Amino acid sequence: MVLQKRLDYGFNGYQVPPTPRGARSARRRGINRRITDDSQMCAFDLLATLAGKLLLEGESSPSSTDMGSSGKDQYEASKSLAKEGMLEENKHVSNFSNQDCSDRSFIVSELVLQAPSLNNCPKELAHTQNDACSGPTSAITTSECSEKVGSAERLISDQSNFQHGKADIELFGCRVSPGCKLDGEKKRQIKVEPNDLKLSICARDDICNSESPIAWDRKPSCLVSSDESVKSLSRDHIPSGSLPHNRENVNLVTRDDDENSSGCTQPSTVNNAFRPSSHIGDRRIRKLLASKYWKVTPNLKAGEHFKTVMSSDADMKYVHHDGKNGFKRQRSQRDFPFKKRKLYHCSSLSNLDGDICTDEMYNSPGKFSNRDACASMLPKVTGPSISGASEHAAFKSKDSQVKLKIKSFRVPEFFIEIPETATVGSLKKTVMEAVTAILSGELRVGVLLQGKKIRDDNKTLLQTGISHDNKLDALGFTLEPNLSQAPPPVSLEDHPFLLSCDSPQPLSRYPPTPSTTANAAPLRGTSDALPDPPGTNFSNLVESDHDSAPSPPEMSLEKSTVDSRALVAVQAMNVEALSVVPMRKSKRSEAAQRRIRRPFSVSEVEALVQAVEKLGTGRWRDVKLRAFDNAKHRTYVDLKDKWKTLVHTARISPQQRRGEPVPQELLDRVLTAHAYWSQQQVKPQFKQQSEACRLLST
DNA sequence: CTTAGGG
DNA sequence: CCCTAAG
Repeated sequence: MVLQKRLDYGFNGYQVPPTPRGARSARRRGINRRITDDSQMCAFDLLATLAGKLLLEGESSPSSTDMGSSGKDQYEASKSLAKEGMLEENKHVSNFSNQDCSDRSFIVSELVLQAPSLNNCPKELAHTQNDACSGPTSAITTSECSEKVGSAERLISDQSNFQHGKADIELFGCRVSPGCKLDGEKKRQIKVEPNDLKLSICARDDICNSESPIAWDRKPSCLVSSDESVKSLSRDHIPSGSLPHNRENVNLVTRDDDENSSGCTQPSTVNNAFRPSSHIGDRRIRKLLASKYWKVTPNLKAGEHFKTVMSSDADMKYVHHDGKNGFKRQRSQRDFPFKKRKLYHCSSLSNLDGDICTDEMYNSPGKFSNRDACASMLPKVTGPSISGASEHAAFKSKDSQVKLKIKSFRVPEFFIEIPETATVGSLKKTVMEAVTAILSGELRVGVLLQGKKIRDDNKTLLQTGISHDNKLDALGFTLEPNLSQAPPPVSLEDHPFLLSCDSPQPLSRYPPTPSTTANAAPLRGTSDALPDPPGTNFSNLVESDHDSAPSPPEMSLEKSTVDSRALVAVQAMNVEALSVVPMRKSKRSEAAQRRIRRPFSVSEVEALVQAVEKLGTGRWRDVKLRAFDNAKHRTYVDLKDKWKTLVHTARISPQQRRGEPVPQELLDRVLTAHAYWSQQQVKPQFKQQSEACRLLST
């Protein structure tokens, strides 16, 4: 009887299971080709724009004739920026002259970019990017930039205590921070971090001079630049005359290292220099977006050099597994976009300790997706918004009162992943949900002083040094999720910056470029290559993952249409919030959200049945490849589960069935096939025999 | 990573 | 659908 049954099946086309795993490896990964995170693109774009802006400012003598059209735009933007800055400066000229006396002219001495390529940014990025972030981003950047710069300058100017040359202010992503410990010289440093859009201005007090305000205004440059701009920037000397008021140094450096801002001057790390981070949470790292930000640092030398260096953040502490692991992970995730995502743990926060310039903002790796970035950044332009970065300024008034101004808080970084097919509305909704989730959680304020979190609430400002003139500028505030309910991250202590959430992101890193003058040339040379090293990542990032699943080949057009509808449905809502804590509290919101439910259509069921009839019930991966290779959202586990439910459905009475009715014919086939393969499984020993019989009968 | 099952 | 133990 049994034998007969088997034979029948054999004749009907059932095929004996091929060697279980033979040749599997070859086909393997069919599902794993995936790709990228577009999110990075945005960041890059942003950076590029920002950089371009800064450079423009720096280099921009109106005379420069060969500015590309894009260059012009930027130039214009920079002009406005400069204007703003000038105004601000003028207001506070007295302060500067009196106390700072330093050179007003800032020169972009070093520009390190982590962004894949500023060089080609305008065009190549445009191609690669599939999302529309670039536009908005740049716009935002511009305004933000100007705004920030202006603010920063103002703040600096306002600082009566500026003599120390330190100012640390953050505005919506712009931060003017006290000089990092560069050479121990006092400097004012401007850091531009694309991701966060932070600006820090470091000026050397020693060099300072007077009256003119910081001079971003003048150098037009396009970071975007290509070698050219870089080149021009990298000239060792810039005519002092060109720079108003002798502003000597302004270095743009990517924040390679969170730990040492000093790294700015000399990125020593190399590509492979990713430092293993202490965080273990990294394993979850998937998106790499690295934060690429630019940092402006003072020149080592007294201001004559104007060089631009591009590099990636070598020092970012985010651990990044080698590209392989990270990507692998990423890829797999992308394959199944809706796979549940786990929350990162706070512990994974990058440790920024030691960096004077650090602030919570640095923590955030640029791992957000571009879309988010765009979404979150827009608000900044228009006005204070939750999405903005935090900004604060501190002043000490004469009367021992410490006055602080907090313009806004930055919402902990979070990431959103949303299919390309999602509507803008859904994107908005998603962002809103994420923000709401974060804010709805209990938050507490954290106080950072020179990058260090002040934990003792009982200390007085005086005791903590907040009232000290030289420290006000290093004061920072953060919004932190209240950890009370969350499992205490072990490493919490080590990571002052809770806001930035955690996870070390895989950052694409570029070889740190030497910032010294001498290195400038080499730098340029490599600039072209820069985009690539991480390139792998980069290119990968470009790809978007949309899940829309093409209907299985077997499906008829009609069916496919139907399917497409179902498949394309709402894939959004997959928000990944990095800030762990908030997520926990906000329960449902985004992070580990369950994949959206996508009922199998009849055509899918048919395809599944057909595949199972052919391959059996123990080879789901093959079934997937065979019938659902194009349906990215259907994992082999899904198929297996569906089969399980189909079998169950087939066994119950039609009245008990729910959902889209499956043709009885299919259910019958399900039962038949299931019975057949079950037997195959139970009596493998007959397999050969049956096959032999089949052959013979044939 | 795949399977197989339980939840 | 998710999660996990086993391979």
